[in-house]
Amino acid sequence: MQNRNITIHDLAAKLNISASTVSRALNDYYRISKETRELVKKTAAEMNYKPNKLATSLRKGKANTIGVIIPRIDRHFFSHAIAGIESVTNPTDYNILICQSNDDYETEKLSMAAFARNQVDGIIISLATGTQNVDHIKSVLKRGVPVVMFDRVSPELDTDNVINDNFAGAYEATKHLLAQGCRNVIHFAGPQHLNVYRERMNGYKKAMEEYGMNISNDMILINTLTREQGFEAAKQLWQNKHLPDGIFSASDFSALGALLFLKEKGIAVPDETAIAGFANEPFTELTEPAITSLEQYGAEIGKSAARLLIDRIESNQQNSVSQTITFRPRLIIRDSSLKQESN
Amino acid sequence: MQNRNITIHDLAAKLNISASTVSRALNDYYRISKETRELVKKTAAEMNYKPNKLATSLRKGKANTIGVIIPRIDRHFFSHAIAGIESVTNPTDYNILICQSNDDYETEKLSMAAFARNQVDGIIISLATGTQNVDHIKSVLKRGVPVVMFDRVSPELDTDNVINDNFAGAYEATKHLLAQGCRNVIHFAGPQHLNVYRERMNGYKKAMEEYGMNISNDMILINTLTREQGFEAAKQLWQNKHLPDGIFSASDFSALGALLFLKEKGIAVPDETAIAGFANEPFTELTEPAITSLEQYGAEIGKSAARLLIDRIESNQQNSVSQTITFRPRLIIRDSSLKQESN
DNA sequence: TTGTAGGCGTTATCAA
DNA sequence: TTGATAACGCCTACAA
Repeated sequence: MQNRNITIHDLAAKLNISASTVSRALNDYYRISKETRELVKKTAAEMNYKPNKLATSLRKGKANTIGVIIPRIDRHFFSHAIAGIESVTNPTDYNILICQSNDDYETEKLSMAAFARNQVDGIIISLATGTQNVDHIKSVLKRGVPVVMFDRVSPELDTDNVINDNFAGAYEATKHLLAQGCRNVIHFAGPQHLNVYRERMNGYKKAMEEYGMNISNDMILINTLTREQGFEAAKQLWQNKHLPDGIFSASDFSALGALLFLKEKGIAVPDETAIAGFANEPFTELTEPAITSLEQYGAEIGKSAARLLIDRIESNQQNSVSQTITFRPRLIIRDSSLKQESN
Repeated sequence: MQNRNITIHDLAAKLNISASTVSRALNDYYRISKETRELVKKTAAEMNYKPNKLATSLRKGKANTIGVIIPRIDRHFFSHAIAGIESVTNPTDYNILICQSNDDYETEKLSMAAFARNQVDGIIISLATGTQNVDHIKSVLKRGVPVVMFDRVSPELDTDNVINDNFAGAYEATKHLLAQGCRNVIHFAGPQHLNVYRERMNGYKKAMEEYGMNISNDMILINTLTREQGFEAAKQLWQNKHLPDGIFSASDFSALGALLFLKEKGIAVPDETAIAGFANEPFTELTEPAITSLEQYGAEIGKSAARLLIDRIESNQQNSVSQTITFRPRLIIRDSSLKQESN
């Protein structure tokens, strides 16, 4: 119940030395006698002294804090990205402040404002679906705070980026469906203001073109890729008697929705309709059939983003050229797309 | 690239008034002329002023920050608890600092230390599996920092708690298996130093006793309840020709492992062996058969914990009696335990 | 090697 | 209603 915390002044008083000596001893300042240093450290431990980071940060003009904004914490990719970021920051004395935008633009802006108040030294962000305007990020950059974006980035911004090669992943998945013999492959696409969904669509188109397939307008269905929308989209296709023999979904959730609809209707997956999703959510391995998907290596991406940001913060090279690191997703082929007698 | 932030002194200089007036205007201090207040606010907005929370916190001796430690962010229950906490704190001006312990004791201690440095006003925690000693929490309490524990709590500590009625949940699930006709129900139990697993075991025992079942030692298997361990446990039972007609697992993950083993061996679930898990992980709904489980209402629990903590922080009643709020989990019956002709 | 003094940006107290 | 001043806890010139 003792409420006031121990400060360096308390230590100084106790030891009859000055507070600055205490500070120097605790921080291993290079010119201080070994005895004082050890005595101070010992006393600090005894008195259960805890440095006040607010004071240190205020004094140094550096909070040693990194702000992280992700759309949703309960996504396989993002939770692993967080783990990757932590694995880099834990051994340092950077703290991370994690905010979920819940894919909402206003929430994202509020979090940025909170970061500003908290004097974060840098920001790692993956944009909300709802974000179509990036002025809030521009303004942070203008104030000299480094920003690293990952996965959902913006071409408008000159930041370091760590991304997935969504084009390559989508291309590979679609080619796989075509190689399995699918001839009428439909694409469930996400909001096109997000780079990730644009690129997945482009990868799909490229693969289709390589196989000489025409893509009519009704072969690309754009929505927000929830399970419910996947279900509804499949239902629509079925009602219009336009059921494809392959679906490449830009999300595992809408792939799941479609799978559930097809199973309900007794349509054989993959033999009548093959399915592939994106993100390798844990459930994709467990459905029957298991869903073919693309693993995105969230932990690696998080690590790279954190390293880039810390470099940027510590080198102060705010003018140096910004870089983009790209990881290639790995296609994980499962039964939802693997036809029995395909060769 | 302009690096120094705008301060109230900059505003004061610009407006030819004192910094204290600026401060008062921005904080809606009750005795200040309407004109100055509005002028100051307008100018602050124009100059893109952002209050420095570090300075405010230092001066006020209150950081308006809540530290949250959870075992793992990628668990259904915990990610929802986080969402619940955020839903309470977002409308306030409390920030939350989230740390994962990864179920590791040392990591948990390091996070507590980081919280102390950051002068958090209170802590919400659910213990790591690896935590068997709670001195680090006692020491925080002794320093007068309020702590609210949820789900995995400690009887050694006099804190506000928000918990699941694990006993009732386990009791209900086991009774359900028994009502389905199971007579030899085995329990996959977790580490017994954690309250949640002790209580789940007790609920299981109570139900078994009510049905007049004997519980021999080999009917309770204690491990850390991973998918792999569930698989191995089922395998062992099978190899020992001791395959039960019901498994109540204290975790969905080990329930999943067992299910996968049984399916691999062609053992009918639920008809030969019925299964129930705990936590209602998203995948439980998607396996075939879907796994019966218990929903724990993480969001509600997170909300309650956050409310309790904020009350505690703001009322300063550090001596008042501590309270425990208990939520009752809901049994969600799915095909893994629902026998065809059970009535 | 150590001490003194000043300031990081705010807010609270006292005085005007 | 506003201004001057001091202080939150720490760090760092500068001085000794």
